[in-house]
Amino acid sequence: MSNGRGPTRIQQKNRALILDAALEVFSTHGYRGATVDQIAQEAGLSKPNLLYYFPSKEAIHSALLEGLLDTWLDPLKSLNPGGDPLTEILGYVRRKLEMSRIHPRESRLFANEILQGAPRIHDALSGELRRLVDDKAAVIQSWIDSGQIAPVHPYHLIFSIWSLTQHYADFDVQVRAVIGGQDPFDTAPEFLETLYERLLRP
Amino acid sequence: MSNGRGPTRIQQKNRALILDAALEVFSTHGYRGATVDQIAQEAGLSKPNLLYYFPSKEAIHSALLEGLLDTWLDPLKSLNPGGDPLTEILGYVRRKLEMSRIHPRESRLFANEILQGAPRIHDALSGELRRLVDDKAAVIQSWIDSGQIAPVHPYHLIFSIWSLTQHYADFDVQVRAVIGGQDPFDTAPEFLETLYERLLRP
DNA sequence: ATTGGATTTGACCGCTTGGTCAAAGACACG
DNA sequence: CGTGTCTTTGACCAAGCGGTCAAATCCAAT
Repeated sequence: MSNGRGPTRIQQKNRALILDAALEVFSTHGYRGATVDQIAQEAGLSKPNLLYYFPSKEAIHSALLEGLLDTWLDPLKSLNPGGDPLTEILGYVRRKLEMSRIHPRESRLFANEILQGAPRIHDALSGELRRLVDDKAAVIQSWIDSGQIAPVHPYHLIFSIWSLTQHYADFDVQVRAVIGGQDPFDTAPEFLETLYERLLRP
Repeated sequence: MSNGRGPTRIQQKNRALILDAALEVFSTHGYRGATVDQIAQEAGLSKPNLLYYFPSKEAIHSALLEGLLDTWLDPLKSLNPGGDPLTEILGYVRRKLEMSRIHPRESRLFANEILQGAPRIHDALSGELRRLVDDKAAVIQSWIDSGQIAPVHPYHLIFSIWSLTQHYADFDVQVRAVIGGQDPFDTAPEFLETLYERLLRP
């Protein structure tokens, strides 16, 4: 399986197939609720074949989480300290909401993980994530200090953005059960824009 | 076990013990991740003994969800159409946040359920819950029409309250990992009050 | 066409899980 | 105290689980 010349064409295809299937299954059933058989079937492979590419169920899950953390944090990273404060924050909200719309499975995977105490990514939370948030919270505080946006608790502001945007992915079933057939993503952007404009306009 | 004179003293005690243990275990591991043995141990009973009081794992879970739905919806029910709009909504936010602080396990139980597609409570969502929300959204809309609060999408307003308050229970680990030792519930009430005041003040 | 490595699979294993059952023990009440 | 009911439990079972393995098959390069 491993040679000095990098992964085969088949290896690349099957690994991608497995990760996509695993994302589907893990995000809808949680780690414990997902079975290797389910993932294999979803990927169109036999179970031993799947375990030929990943040594264990745990390994698939880890690979998923690792690959996703960066993607998930990217929108926050690109919040530009030199830009116009309100534009920057509204842009972050928009990007984050778009992530919920396009990548709901990724959102639910993280939600599952954190709900259950984040046993596998706790280090990343109190390490990488915390440093990033500290950094951006300082930027927001500086915008407040210079009177460019209204005063708010910077950390809670960031939490609120995570919460409000991911809600539309994680609680999709509930949202749709309540509003009926209409697509929540049609009206959510305007609502969130209004909310953060009114909250932050100095 | 069942007689015509209602439950025994022992039955009452053990059923309560089991439901509390089950809430603890289900909320931290999800339905599939929880084992009957875990619940039994947490309750201080043997597994067969536990299954003497509830016929199956499923039955325990159902009993929990059933008993909780009302508790969970109560704060919204008591939103008074005759009261002062801003006071009513801020009161709802405060009550909901307090629920997250005092009953995080209940919040996580629901979150787990909805994350996985709400297989066991979908009827309640599109039935009881939907009617309640329709009702309260109409109240909010009337407040908007009469100019008592600023115009916002009533359904998204309600979603935002659920999202922002439950976030502090469901994502507790993440929140604490980011802000360190400080208790998020110390600063959250003020943040949320500010947010909804600025959003809704006409 | 042959060969050596990459890929796939059916059969299997040990463990955990939800659930059962018969028998023993605790309890209430005459 | 005795008796019938409620409660508790050790032993057990079948199904599902993650994972293994040897053998079969495929594939690319010579």
